[in-house]
Amino acid sequence: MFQSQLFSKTRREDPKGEVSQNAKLLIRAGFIHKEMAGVYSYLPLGLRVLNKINDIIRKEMDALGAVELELTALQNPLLYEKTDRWSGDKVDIWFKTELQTGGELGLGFTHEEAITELLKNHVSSYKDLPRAIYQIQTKFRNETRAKSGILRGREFLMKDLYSFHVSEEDLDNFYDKVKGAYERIFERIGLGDSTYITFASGGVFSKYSHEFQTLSEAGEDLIYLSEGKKLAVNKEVLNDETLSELGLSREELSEKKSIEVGNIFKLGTRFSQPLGLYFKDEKGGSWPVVMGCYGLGPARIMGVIAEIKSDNKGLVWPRAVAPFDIHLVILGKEVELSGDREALTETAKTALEIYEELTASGKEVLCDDRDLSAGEKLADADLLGIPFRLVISDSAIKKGKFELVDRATGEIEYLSEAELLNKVR
RNA sequence: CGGGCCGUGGUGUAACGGCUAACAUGCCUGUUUUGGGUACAGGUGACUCCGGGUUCGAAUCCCGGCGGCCCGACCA
Repeated sequence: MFQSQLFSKTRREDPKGEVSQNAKLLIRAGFIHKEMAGVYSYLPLGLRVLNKINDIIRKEMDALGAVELELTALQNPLLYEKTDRWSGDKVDIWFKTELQTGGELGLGFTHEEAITELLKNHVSSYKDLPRAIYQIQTKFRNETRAKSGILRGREFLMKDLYSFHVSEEDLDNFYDKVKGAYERIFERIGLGDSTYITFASGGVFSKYSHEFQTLSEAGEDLIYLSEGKKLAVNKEVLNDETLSELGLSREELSEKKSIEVGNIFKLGTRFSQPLGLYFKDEKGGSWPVVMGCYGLGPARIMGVIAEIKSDNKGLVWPRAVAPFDIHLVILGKEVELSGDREALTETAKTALEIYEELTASGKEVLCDDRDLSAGEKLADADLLGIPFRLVISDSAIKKGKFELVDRATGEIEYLSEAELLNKVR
């Protein structure tokens, strides 16, 4: 893609009032636009990052044998009355709206009810189980205080996976598989080093749930981390009983601020029972389906990356989620790329050729073809944070070399065309 | 929801109760420059968040809204 196609412009100054790093950088670089507090639009660059994250999540979900669907955002109050989650006393984050013809609707903050109700049409026998179903969809939560850029919004993207089983054993088994899938997801995304499985409060059905917490000063949670065991305990369940059950001692734990990027939860029959999702066993007995739910926040993950993988010049995207692989920056006058190719300057011609070759080899390249000064283009490249910057300039061409700069390390390599193509392939 | 700070051209800021609301940046024209936001000249752009009030006079003071950020509470 050519940068002249992008409508988003970078900003020189931090947006007014914003303190959080993710809001400052993502807005300055033109990845997101704040519509209202806690409500953000994703511009082309930001959307590409989000889609990269979603693709990684999808691959791991599919590997679990899960299938994707998309449920509705509008929710039927009757279902939530059955599970006692419609009343404002029980759930205070509802966005509720109404029909012109009378009657209320809710904007989904989660989808246990909807998917459980749906499955009643498709599950009636032990032969129909187990099932794993997920979606990546917008959730609405009427937070009393949206904060920290895209880390805590009122409208945000969420991946929610639900699993359905004949027994607790089968749920436990699947639950552990999801745990592994989540670890691989954070590894692939580039947050593996700083993300920890954390014991958190469980609910009626199980003693603990598991959170995936990424260490960050921008986080809202306090966890107690054992680096050696790669394990943490959320402050909410930190007590002697928990520690002895997990075989941890207070001495080995250090207190850290972190942000919850994922949460997996055993639901048991909390939803299947009140909503009536039952299956028949081999002997004709009727039992409520045993369920689990597994959440992941792609938008929040993007925000966390912006928080912890950035420097004073701008964003620094991990390769797997970067909006592009290579930022091809053309320096020098006459960078016009359109028109008769034979009439182009040598720099422009070279740039176009290498762009085409890289693109043909499967690389995603953002080509800065804008007619701006060198300093401006380089500063923008730093701000956007694409992993590799390939500089094409008159002086470099005279030397017969391409300059490749690693955004994260600042390391510079001078390569011939053959070396360059070989390297990125 | 309690508390604090704040609301001025597209963006970031300034302005004692008193001149035509200033500066930077952006944008437009021209010349210039082309490896770190180049320089110069000219130009464009604001009912100072909304509604009331005080005053001869309000961006400025007072009241009420609305909105933003932060701290706390909350977070299926």
